[in-house]
Amino acid sequence: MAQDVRESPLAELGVRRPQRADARRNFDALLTAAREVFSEQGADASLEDVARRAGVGIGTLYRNFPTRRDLFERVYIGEVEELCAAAEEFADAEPWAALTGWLDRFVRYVATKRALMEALNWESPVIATCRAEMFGCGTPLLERAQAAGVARADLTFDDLIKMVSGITSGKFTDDVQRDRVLQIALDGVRTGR
Amino acid sequence: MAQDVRESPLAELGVRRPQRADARRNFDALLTAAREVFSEQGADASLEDVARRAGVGIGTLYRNFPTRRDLFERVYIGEVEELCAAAEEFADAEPWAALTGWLDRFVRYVATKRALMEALNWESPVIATCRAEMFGCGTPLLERAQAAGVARADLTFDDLIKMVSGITSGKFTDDVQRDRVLQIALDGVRTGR
DNA sequence: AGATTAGCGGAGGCAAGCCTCCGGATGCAA
DNA sequence: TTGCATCCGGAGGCTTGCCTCCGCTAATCT
Repeated sequence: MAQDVRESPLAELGVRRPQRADARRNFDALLTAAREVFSEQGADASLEDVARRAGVGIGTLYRNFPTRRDLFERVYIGEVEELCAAAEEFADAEPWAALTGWLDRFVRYVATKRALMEALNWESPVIATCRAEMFGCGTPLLERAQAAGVARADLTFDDLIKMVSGITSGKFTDDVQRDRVLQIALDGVRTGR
Repeated sequence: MAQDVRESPLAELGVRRPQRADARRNFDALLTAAREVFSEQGADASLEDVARRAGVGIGTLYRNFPTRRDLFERVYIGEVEELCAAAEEFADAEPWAALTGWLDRFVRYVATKRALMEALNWESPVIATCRAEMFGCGTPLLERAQAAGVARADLTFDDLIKMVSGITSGKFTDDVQRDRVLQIALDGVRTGR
């Protein structure tokens, strides 16, 4: 079969965007509001809060996202899409710089949404696909660093992700401390110097 | 003033144990139940669940621990006491082995109670004292390692705790992966080799 | 043994969030 | 412009957990 222009598999997943203009506006407002509310208050924030912040009735929220999980998933998909886009920027930097640069993005985009990822016990096809996608765009960065001999070989991408997201999920007194700690942990990953 | 036999400052804190035998039994049962329930279901588990598991009426729970916070604090104090006791076991081992050995205990005792620590925003005098106590018993282990030249000098005990507790708070596929990742991060801490 | 009183425990009022339902509004196509 | 399919939104019923209150029980003292 001919190879046509392929969208990210992520686009297929999740709740579909509605047809009518006003409905689309509300849909997007809900998504934005949900992102904010969840990252501020955690995954068990009130859905009425989300609707309120979106300037929309609670009924509208439930019509678009019948379950809390649907909303989670859609927000999560958005995060992953952004993260994957970021990976391309580092396609041709120095191997080590590329890896750490992307991890930095990873920290910014994912750390605050940790609660979200945890709430979704990663069984669902949506989460599985998202993880696969993220791994797909991040793994090459690690492999390139390993091939160049600047990252230790006995480390999977999964290990690395868990290390970084674990560390950054903690509360630090300031970003300086967080970066210092992260830096030290990454020193354990680096080889050659 | 004469120096009398000094108890740990932790003993002074928190809700006092009641007088009558049956009351003490209930008090202890509640504490045990709370420990279990919180570590299973997180910090916002139902207090009625706790009372139920302790085999005690909800009224009894509230008499002993007027607020949810009181219960948290008392449980937390217990954890820290155990952890401090563990530190003494490593008083005269090799510096690096002592440090990592204690951190291993730290992982076991604290990682699952993470939710608890987060729920208590560390302003309260109880938490402050507990942290101080824990730092007091852990810091010497790090300093000894630094003095022996096996741990990098530009690292505070606070950094270390946050790194370790962050990493271990994540979900790993198994303990093997968790220990591998932790090991690598600690390689970043180690010097001299 | 009897009195005293600390302690027990659950019924029930309250608050908050979840989700449904349906009368009314409105974008869109003809 | 008109008609209708789509969409809006919040009132309200339901569940769940919080916490108080008070009549009863039984441990402890003398």
